[in-house]
Amino acid sequence: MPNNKVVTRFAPSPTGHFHVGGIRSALFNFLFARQNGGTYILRSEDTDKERSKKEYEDEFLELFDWLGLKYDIFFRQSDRLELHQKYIKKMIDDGFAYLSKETPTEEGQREEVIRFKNPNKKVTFNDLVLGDITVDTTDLGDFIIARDMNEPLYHLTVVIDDFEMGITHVIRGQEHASNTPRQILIQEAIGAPRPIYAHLPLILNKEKAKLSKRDESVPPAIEYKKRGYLPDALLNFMALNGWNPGGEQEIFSLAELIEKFDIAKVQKGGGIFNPEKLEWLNKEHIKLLSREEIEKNILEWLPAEIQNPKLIPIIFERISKWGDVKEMVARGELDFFSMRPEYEKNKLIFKNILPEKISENIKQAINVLEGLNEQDFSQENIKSALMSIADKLESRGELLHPVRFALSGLDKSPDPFIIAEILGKNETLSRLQEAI
RNA sequence: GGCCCUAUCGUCUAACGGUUAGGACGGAUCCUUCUCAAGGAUUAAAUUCGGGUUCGAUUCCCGGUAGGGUCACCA
Repeated sequence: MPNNKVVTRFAPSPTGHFHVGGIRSALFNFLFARQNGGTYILRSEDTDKERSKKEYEDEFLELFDWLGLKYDIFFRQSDRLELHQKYIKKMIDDGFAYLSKETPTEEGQREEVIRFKNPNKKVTFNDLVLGDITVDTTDLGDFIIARDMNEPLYHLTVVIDDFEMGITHVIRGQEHASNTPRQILIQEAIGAPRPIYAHLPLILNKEKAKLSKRDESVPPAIEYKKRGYLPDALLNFMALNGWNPGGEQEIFSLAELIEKFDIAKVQKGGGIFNPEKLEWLNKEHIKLLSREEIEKNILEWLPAEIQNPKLIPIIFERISKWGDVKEMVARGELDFFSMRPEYEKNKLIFKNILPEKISENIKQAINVLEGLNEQDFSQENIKSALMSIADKLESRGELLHPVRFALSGLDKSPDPFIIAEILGKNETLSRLQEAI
């Protein structure tokens, strides 16, 4: 029995900020390996010495660590130069490649490069997503596989490394579909078996173009960590772009994805990245967290001065990701908690009710609230106390608006009952007193 | 432009030739409500076009159209 264990790989190049489209490629390679009890390899394609940067590699390493997409093995292509050289030499010896004299047209170009001797034939390969694809490689010409013995190029290193690492399934973005025939040609030249291919549909921006490293509309992947999204939500979201298990379930944990992922159900056409759906999905995943986890996270994202558990309920309802906590603070929505609101008097007026009447209402509110003990000063009790007055009025707003405004100083805010509870009896009464 | 790929609501998608073409996000309306948020209910919205094949095409075939990818001494 031959060794038929599944081996997949994800091979980003550290030449720029890693973008979200790559998350899905990595995820699908990960899922496929895991559900088949196989191996998932992460390979940094850093053969471009000029453009490759350590910081970019660190960035995607940090990203995968955060996402929980654990790889079994990590490689850098630059560490494998000797191996690549061995194959270049062999290909030249065998007549599959040759040294070619060139006339440089751009700066940095060599006068001699190593080209692949194209057999000029039609190549047909089967793709798990796209089906059979046939391409006449004559159009490709004798393409360059290395600048020199020390600088092998992409198509060559991919084929050598995939072969040497025993990659059984190449799952990657559809932009590589048209690269595949020339890689197959190289495989045949070095006697490597052909892996099984699956080319994933592209993830598009709003303009329906491929997501790129310099795309403004969709930020670099690591931004999603910085903005406080949940790894599982991001993964869930990415998985559902281009794939669907068939039912109507929308929320999946990583474990469920591993169980249900089916490469045969991967879509052929590209899909647009939809930020609103991500927001929704992230909120749904937050709701799945325990109360303790939610409280811990909200508190952590709050400035130290107002890290108070009392604020959690009103924050929780208003965020879809942890980073929104910071935005609430930035918008001043929580200012009422740490400082007395300043406002113009007439803001207390509800519709065209007379100021005297408003004052009278607030006085009544103070009276009834004074009847509550410190320890009974809860949202529920405050509500029933206040409502007993408000319900007798023409409109509840005649009381509720001025009370809420006196406490928060905000046009839009949580209801007065919860705010009063958060502020406590003394502060609440004092702010109401001031309003009068 | 050559080659390759794709085509269901605005978006992500379901429907292994027969469905009132389903779900989700977003939108709208209503309820709840002093406001915001959250929640509940309801609702609008799609098979790119033209030919075939078939009793019957979203589904299969051909063509048009549209969109995308790729054609580096990048990956």
